[in-house]
Amino acid sequence: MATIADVASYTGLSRATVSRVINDYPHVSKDKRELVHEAMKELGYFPNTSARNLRNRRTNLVAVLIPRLTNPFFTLILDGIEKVAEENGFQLIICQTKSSKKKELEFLNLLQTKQVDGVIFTSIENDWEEIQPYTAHGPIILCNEYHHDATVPMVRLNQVQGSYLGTKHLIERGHKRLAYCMGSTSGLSNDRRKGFFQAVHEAGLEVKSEWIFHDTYTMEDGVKTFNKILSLTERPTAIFTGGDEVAAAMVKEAKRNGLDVPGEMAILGFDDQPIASMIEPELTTIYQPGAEIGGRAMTIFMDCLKGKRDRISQSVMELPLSLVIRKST
Amino acid sequence: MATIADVASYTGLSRATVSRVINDYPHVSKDKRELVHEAMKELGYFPNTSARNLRNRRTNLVAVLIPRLTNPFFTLILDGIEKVAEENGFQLIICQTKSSKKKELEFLNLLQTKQVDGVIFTSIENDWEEIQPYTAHGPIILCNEYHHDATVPMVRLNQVQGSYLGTKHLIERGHKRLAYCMGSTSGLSNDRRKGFFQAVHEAGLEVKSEWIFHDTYTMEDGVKTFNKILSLTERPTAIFTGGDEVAAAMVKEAKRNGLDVPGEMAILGFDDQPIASMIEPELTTIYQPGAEIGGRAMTIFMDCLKGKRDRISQSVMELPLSLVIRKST
DNA sequence: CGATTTCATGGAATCGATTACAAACATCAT
DNA sequence: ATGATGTTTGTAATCGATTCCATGAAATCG
Repeated sequence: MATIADVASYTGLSRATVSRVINDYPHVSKDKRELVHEAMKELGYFPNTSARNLRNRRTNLVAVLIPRLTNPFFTLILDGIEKVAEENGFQLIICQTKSSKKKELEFLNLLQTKQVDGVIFTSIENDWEEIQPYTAHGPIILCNEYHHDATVPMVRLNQVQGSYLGTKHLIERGHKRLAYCMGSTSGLSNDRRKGFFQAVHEAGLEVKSEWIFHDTYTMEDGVKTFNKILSLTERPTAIFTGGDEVAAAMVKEAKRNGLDVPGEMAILGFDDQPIASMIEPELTTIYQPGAEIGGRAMTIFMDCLKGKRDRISQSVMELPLSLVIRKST
Repeated sequence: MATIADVASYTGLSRATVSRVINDYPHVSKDKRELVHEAMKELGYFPNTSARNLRNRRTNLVAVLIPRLTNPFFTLILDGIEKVAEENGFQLIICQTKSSKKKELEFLNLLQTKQVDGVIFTSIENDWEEIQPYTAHGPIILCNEYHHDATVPMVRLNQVQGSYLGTKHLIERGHKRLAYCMGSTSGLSNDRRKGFFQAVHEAGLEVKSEWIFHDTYTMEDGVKTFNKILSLTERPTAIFTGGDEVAAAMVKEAKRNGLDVPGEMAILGFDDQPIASMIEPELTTIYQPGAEIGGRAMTIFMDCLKGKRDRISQSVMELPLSLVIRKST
């Protein structure tokens, strides 16, 4: 491979001058500039990125932590991040955490070793105190996540408002007994729960503890949970789910059991994924602007890197969720 | 940030010795080794990746070219690649081409500048002759793609066999008039078409040119195409689609029009995405082992990098597709 | 015991760029 | 003519690691 030294000796100029041409700096005469360009083409020269990174102390790489690539909502976020990254000449390194605390910390190693300029979390597994020390090594942005004591910029969706909206909708449809399915016990889940109970209490309703279900993520979880609900003696008439996959699976299972949706059981989704409008009845769900939140996070990341923005003090940007009423409620 | 020189002077040793400890080389006495480890911890030292990359002429990074992140089939491939990459200490850089020839070539720049050790294509836009020169700079693997004259390893699915299987199934169900929807005019599409017509000709059937539809990718395309099919005077009774999204949208549109699926119209999907088993009736479709093909491609990539395998001569690994019979046919 | 091999360590070159500083020269106002 | 200013170019240091080679000490061997 040709190096900058080869180009220099080929043209009879110094490496410094060649470098100036490469980086399009001023103070290089027109003829030398052209000479260098020709030589680069002639020799098949391309600047070595590792060398540049070392010298410039920049890699133009961001690590994006994501639980699973096969989760459409997260790829939507990723898509939003990618768009802004591309506009800024940044590349993304995908880090699939599979929801493992250990893996999450391993990926932060990329930051310490300066393989990436910063990190965007689309979900956090560890406590903030575990993460905090890493903020010394570069910008860390939380996207779609919130930690009360995190000293970094966060872009989040107003989950409280979103679940409040959805729950209120169920109540307005006349439902008095609501089942609630949640995922993990993350900050995000807590917010949804808050919104749910806010609406419930406002309406003066009661939610029995056996109507609350934990760790429902996948379609299989949806089927299982739905059957648990069916077997309850005092059965809820509406279900608040943590995601469209779960909701879709429940709708299907309901039909398999001869239950009318929404007549005998109303089911509310979350995310507004493509599947929501493909199944029958179409899912009423809560739209989360995934691509937008990703884009915002990446924009903030760039501002931090450029020093336009403080990266080690807390800031929160909040986007609203909206209810999409279809046929399942 | 602490450097190796800091660790060296802190311990009173040379950089060479510290480096040996970092890389776990032999010929370092036990006490010095411990001394260095303590010093590293004490100083908060982490080896700089850019410096290592420069010196080692390796980045442990692969660029993965993918049309869209929001296409579930491709994220499945990505997931398979990621798994093997992780086992080998490699990271993935995502390159979303959005099916643009120009972007695709831009991403190949990562290879020339040695930002990545190699490239995996999950889809190719440019002609092979455009890509070929880049093979000089590192391993290039085609995953789920095939180019007749490509001089690199390819891992592909037997699309001819897959579409033959699906088409034969439709014929066995008694259908005589088959509509055929294809995507682009890539090698992959050609293969599917070949399998389709093979089955059709074997059965002595005829396919009118107005039963063939191009550029059907999305759900919207599905709806549009379905309506075109409905308006035909001599209407087909079965549809071979290029993907489950298209098929799902068609099933839905059929129901909206009061047509029974599969009674009045059989619809065959492709991919076996989660949505296939969520809609009603469930889609008969062709299962493509996405994760597996990704994993295989990455394994081959590693072999090329280790020199265990020739990277600039053609080799083809072909995996079979299988028919998943459900309710839409 | 002397010769040979192995171990432990350091010095210095190297990977391939960028950039501070200096020097040579041209331009221009006074 | 003098000094100030700006342009063009080169020299050499630097970024932070790895590794070849050399050296002395210790272990092994006949």
